[in-house]
Amino acid sequence: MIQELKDNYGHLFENDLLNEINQVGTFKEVPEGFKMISIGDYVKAMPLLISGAIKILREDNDGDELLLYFLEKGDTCAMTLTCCLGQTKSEIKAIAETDAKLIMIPIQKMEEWSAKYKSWRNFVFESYHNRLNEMLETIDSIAFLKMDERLLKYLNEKARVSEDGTIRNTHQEIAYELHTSRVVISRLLKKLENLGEIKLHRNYITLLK
Amino acid sequence: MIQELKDNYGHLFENDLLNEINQVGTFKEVPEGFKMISIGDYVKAMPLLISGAIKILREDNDGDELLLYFLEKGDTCAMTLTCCLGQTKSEIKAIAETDAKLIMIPIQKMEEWSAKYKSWRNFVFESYHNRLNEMLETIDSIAFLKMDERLLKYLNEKARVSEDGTIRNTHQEIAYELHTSRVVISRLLKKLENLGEIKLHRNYITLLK
DNA sequence: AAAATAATGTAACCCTTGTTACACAAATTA
DNA sequence: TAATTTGTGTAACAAGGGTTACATTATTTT
Repeated sequence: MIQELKDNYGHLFENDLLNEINQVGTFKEVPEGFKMISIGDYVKAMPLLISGAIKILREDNDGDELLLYFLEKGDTCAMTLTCCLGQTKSEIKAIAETDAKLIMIPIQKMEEWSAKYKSWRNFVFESYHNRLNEMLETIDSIAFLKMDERLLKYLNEKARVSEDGTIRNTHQEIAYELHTSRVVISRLLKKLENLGEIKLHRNYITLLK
Repeated sequence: MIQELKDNYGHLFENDLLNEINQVGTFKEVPEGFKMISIGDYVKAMPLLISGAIKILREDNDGDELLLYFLEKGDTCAMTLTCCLGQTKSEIKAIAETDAKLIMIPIQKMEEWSAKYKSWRNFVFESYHNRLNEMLETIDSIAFLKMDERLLKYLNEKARVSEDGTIRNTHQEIAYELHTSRVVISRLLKKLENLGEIKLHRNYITLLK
């Protein structure tokens, strides 16, 4: 494990901290689609992402959902951070977008390291900063963009975090994550295809530009 | 100043920290409507809110805006926190919703206090947590609610932070903050009035329920 | 191979929201 | 007080996106 830890976090943390992480952290692999956190869960460990991508979703009372953002390697979950510290329930849902590798840190260490390591504090603060900015991006999309623009942006993000640049989702799945209906997505996808932006296939989509 | 500091932050911070804040912080009063931060600004001090309310807005490239949330007494601005630490530009706009009193902390102290005071770290973490949750609330509203529901929620928040419980805004101003048009707001306000939820006047609105 | 299931394409329709236009009333200024 | 500006009410229409319904094609199961 130490090697993957060094590769991804070596430039962020001093050696003492890396060694501590190596000692108390547990390595974990999750398959694509694995549900890592549900709304209402109490979180008892903090993940450091080594590889893969995790999608973070919001859900309303009717079960309608909305994609907020993706976590990628080098990221951690700011929501988890606060949940751990405050002992509050999770407000979001986390699902592995691809197969992913992570190091899980027991929450007791967080307070200790925050006092001890400047690099840890900076990491936590920067993590919050990134997450807040991603939330702003999400707000920009739903507040200021029309559905076709949102869709194109969504497809680009999906392609970025996927292994091979293709989007392996059905129209229905896309509709759920954008909180709209399958018919609307099919309609707009066809429009984007006619514009030469994408190529549609059964179960997957490729970007052309 | 020490009294107002104690009243609002005494239960959060230990005495040593309160004394330090008292020494290095500068007291500031701003009138309603005062523009405290614009998008792109570099922020050089962190505010601790003593009284009044600050509204935090997002703006897109066309100058369209959207109300994100209000800061009230006991709050600080998480965005500012990260801007200070990371030396990055502000992503949001902050305007005094009411007359407000604040204590401004020079940013150099933040790193120092984060190492020194557990209560400061907790305050900062909790502040991030609150802001993330408020962003989620905002996302819920724009993603899952219809405009009439958003409007009613907006009116309730406005009334909460105002001195006397009335909403002193024109329909045009409300339209800007919800990122819609004046005609839509007038239409929905009239509907809410007919439902007995509110009473309309020129330049202000009162809630009935 | 036949039947069932899953994914997509598309038409027709409706509702919410956005737009344009204009009337009228209240407040401010000349 | 007359003229102008500001705020509100409302009608008529347009556009985006949500809904229902059904056809077609690909894939999986029997």
